Amino acid sequence: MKTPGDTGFAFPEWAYKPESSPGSRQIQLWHFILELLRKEEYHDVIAWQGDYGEFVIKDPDEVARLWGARKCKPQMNYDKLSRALRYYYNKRILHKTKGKRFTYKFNFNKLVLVNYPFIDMGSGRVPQSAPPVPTGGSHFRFPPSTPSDVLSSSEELRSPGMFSSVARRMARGSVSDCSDGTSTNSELEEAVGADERGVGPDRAFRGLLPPRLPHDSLFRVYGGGPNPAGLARPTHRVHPDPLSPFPVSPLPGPGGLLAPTLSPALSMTPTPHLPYTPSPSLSSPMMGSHFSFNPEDMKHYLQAHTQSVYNYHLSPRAFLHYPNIIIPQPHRPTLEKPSHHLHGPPLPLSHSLSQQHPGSMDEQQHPSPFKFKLQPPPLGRKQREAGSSLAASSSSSQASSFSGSGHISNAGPPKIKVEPISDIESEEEVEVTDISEEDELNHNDEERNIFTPTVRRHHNQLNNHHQANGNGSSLSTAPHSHPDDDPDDDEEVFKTPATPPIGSPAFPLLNLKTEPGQAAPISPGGTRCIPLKLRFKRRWSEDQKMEADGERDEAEDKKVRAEGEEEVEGKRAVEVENGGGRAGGSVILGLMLPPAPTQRRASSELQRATAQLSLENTGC
DNA sequence: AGCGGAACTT
DNA sequence: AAGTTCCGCT
Repeated sequence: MKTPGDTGFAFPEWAYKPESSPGSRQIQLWHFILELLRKEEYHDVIAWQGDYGEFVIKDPDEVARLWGARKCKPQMNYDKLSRALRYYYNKRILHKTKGKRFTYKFNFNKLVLVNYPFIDMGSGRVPQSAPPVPTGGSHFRFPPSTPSDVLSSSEELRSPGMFSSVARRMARGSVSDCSDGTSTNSELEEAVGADERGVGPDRAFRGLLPPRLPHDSLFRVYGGGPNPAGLARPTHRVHPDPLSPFPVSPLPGPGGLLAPTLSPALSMTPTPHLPYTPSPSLSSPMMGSHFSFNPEDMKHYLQAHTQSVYNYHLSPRAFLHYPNIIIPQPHRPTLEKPSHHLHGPPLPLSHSLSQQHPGSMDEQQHPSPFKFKLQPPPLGRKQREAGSSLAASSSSSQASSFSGSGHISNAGPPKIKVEPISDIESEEEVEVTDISEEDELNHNDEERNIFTPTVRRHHNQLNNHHQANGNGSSLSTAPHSHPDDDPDDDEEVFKTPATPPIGSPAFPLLNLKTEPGQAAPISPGGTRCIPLKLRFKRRWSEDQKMEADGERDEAEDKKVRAEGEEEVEGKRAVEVENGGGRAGGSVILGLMLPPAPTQRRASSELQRATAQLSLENTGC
């Protein structure tokens, strides 16, 4: 009966804490949604449902009303709100859960992975619906002013009683007046009231994670050593309070110092950390939404998502950046317990995380290495010429007209709806719900090239149909595609690992779509064993390029990727060029993965890591 | 319902 | 940049 959602799913608190630019405290819709989601009072209006990050809007009108109230847009309605929500698709913040009305899903996966690659996901437990656990939320606020901490602490959560009907009422109906000067706050905000940072926000996750988890195994991070960086963990960490499985984030709070290190694991790193500078300096354009994750939480989350990741074919690329991380191996034959790996990270690497972007002038001291930025919004492709009114018939025609404008001078693919989709992240993207994923993963090269806007679009639609009707066979040539009509592939996939690795460890994660030939073969023989290193290397080089590339114009993000390389390397390079870094995922990566100042070192580390992995894989 | 283009607003 | 508003299409 109780779905995770009902029970009060823990939400990623980090998700709430976007730093808002110093003066602007405009709440963002997704943020707002999260707010509602986390409050019990609104469970009848909107609530988590089922899958990770999946939620259902039970009362669209009400949600719209609330949103309108918050934004002082009385005219708001679900139609409009949903439009806004749809804009998130491309940004990958959300995606629609097909087949389920009013149901959407947050994409936490990649974010987590990207941000917490160092987390050990080796252990097997995989709590399904638990989203990442938040933490830190109020702890780390951006100094300047983060009034927007919407609901910072979950007082009500902690003491349900508090939020009695009165409060609730107050919260809900009363405020809609934007007119009054008084109402600066949203309903929610008022309702929630003050947050006291002093309190552990973590409590917010009521019962989310059963204390039963063997912390050390699950959450163990590399390097038990003391963390000079400031990630001093409270001792109690070891034995979490039953009530709050997630100890307060160690992140230094008020001072505004975020531990520069990513995690304790990284703590060993000798690298001098830059003190977090709360400053406004951070307010670069990228500052849009940064979050910080609590490693522990993330770990948990990752645990939960291991499967997911597996299924989604998340690109291991992210891991490359963090050689010291342990990649989950779904089916490791007989090696010791997975957790062991954690212990002896033979790799004394200084994690790449500590490294900064060399080239860029961006303030290297991002508040936290964990921050990530959501992807940039889609581009507006407005190329609608002036008055022609072909609207009805011309979906295609417009495409053609579009041609010249792109920077893609050479390519000259006529219309290109460049969606951020295909970048690195996208691959891992949750969105994969459909065939498209398979296409990308399996067919790669060619598919990409032809992924023109139009195609894409149709593709999607077809997919929808596929899901809706249960037949998409025409499109999906993919061998794997199951004709089943399950609307929610995500889940589907989730439950059923696409390719049960037989004795071979080859982590699915390592299936780089890059190499068609290799990835595909899941032969029992273990074809993939060898390629592993190779893959890593390739990835690595790619990454390096990417990094070297530094930040370049973001404008390019929308470019169509791949001009048609056959060569893997070449292709990779292209990807780097195009997607790397700019579009959504890339951006994240860029932020998260500081280029190695010491690439050389990194390289060797990588090698070692690779070697290790390979060894582990030797089972093949 | 849901999607997404386009113009417009903050 | 992140919606908001409007709207045609499926």
